Amino acid sequence: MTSPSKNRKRLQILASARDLFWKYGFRRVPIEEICRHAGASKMTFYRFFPNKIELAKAVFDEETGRGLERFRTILREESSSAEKIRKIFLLKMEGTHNISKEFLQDFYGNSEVGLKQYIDQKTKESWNEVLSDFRYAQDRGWFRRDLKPEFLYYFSQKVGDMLTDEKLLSLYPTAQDLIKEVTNFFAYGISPADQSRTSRDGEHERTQEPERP
Amino acid sequence: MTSPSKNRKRLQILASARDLFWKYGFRRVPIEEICRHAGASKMTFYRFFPNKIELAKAVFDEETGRGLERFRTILREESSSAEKIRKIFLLKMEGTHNISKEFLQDFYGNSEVGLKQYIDQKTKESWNEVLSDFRYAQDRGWFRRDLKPEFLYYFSQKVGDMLTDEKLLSLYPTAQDLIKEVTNFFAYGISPADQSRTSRDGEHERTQEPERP
DNA sequence: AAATATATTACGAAAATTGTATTATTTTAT
DNA sequence: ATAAAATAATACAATTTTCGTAATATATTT
Repeated sequence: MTSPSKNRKRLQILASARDLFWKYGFRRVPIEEICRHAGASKMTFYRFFPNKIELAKAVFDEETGRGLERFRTILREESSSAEKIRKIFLLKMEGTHNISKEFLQDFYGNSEVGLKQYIDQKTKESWNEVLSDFRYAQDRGWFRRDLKPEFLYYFSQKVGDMLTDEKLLSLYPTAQDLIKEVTNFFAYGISPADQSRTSRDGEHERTQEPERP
Repeated sequence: MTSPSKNRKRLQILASARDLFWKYGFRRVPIEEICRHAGASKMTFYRFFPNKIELAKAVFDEETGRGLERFRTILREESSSAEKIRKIFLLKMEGTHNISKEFLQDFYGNSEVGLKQYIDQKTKESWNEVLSDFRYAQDRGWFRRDLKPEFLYYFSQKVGDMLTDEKLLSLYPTAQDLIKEVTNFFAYGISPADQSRTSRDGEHERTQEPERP
C-alpha cells in the first residue's frame, strides 16, 4: 500500500471540494467538477468516497477540526497582538477555516437523518471554543476589551460577506455601527487601549471619523 | 395595460436573478429558483423573458448601466470625501453595481456568438469610465493622491473577494502590501494628506502599523 | 515484472431543468 | 360590481445533467 500516494489524490479532492462547496454550496457542485478541479478522475473519487454526502461530511470534519486547531494555535502562541491578527488575516485569506453559509444551507436542506443534528452540534462546539479562546486572550489584555468577540469571529471567517451578513448586522443597531466597528478595527487594530487614545467614548460608541489631532 | 404592475414582477425577477447570478454564476441557478426567490411563478418569468440567456443579458445591461450611473453620481456630487466613500460603501453593500466573476465566467463558457465580445466591450467601457471618474476626483484633491484608482474600484466592487482576488493581488508586490493598502485605507480614509500626517513614507510604502503618537 | 493507482471512455438509470399548456386565482381598471 | 388582465398552481413531455458502475488502457510504485 502506498500510503503517501494513496492520500495525495484524496486530499486534492478534499481541497477542491472545500473550495467549490464554500463558494457555491453543496448541491450546486457536481462530482465531476470537483474531479476536474482536483485533477482527478471520477473513478478515483469513487475509490475514496462512496458518494457526495460522505465527501461533504469529510470536508466538514476536516474544516471544523483543522481550522479550529489553527485558529487556537494562533491565539495561544507567544506573539504580539499585531502578529496574531496578521496571522488570522492570512488564515482567513487561505479560506482554510470555518464553514461557509452556502455549504451549510444545502446541507440543511438534505433530509438525511441525524446529519443536521450532527452539524448543529459540531458547529456549536466550535463556536463556543472560539469564543472561549477569544475571551482568554482578551482577559490577558492581548485584545481590546471593547471589541466584541463575535466581531473577530466573523471577521476571521470571511471579510467578504461581512457587510451583507444578516447575523453580523443584527449584532449592531444599524449598518452604520457595523461600519464603525470595521473602521475602528482597522484604525486601532486589536491592541488594548493605550495612552494615545484618550478621547474615546464608551464601547461601540465612538465617532465614525478617526481622530486625527 | 397596467404599466406599473407589468414591470413590478419583471423587476423582482431581474433583481433576484442578479443576486443569485452574482453569487453562484449563471449556469448554477435554475430558472425556478429565481422565480422562487422573486416570489413569481414560472409562467410569469416566461412572459417577460424567452429564456435564461436573455434574462442574463438584461441583468448585465441593467448593471453596467444603472450601477455605473450611480457610481458616477456619487463621485460627481457636491459632498465631502467621507460622505462619498460612505455612499460608495453603502452602494457596494447593496451589491448593486459591477459584475461578479462567477457571472461572467459562465457567460464566457457559453458558445453564443458575439456574446463574449459584447460583454468584453461593455466591461472595458465601464472600467475606463470609472477610472476616468476617479482620476477626476483625485485631480480635484477629493481623494488621496497615493491611493491607486484600481484599489477603490475593486474595493467598491466587492470587499468580500478583496483579499483573494488574484487581479488585485497582482497589483501589489506581495499580499502584505495589499493588506497595507487596506489598512491605510481604513486608517486614513480617502481624504487628501493633511497636517496631521507628517511621518508618512512615499506612496504605498508606509509601515503596516498605524502611527499612534 | 508485478502490483497498484489512476485515467479514459462508455453507459444506463435517476434526477434536474426546461419550456409549454391548462386551469384557477388574484389584481387592476372601468 | 364586473370584465379584463396579470399572475399562480399544477401537470406534463422533452431535454439535459448528474450519478454511479463497468470495462479497458495507461501510468506509477514496489
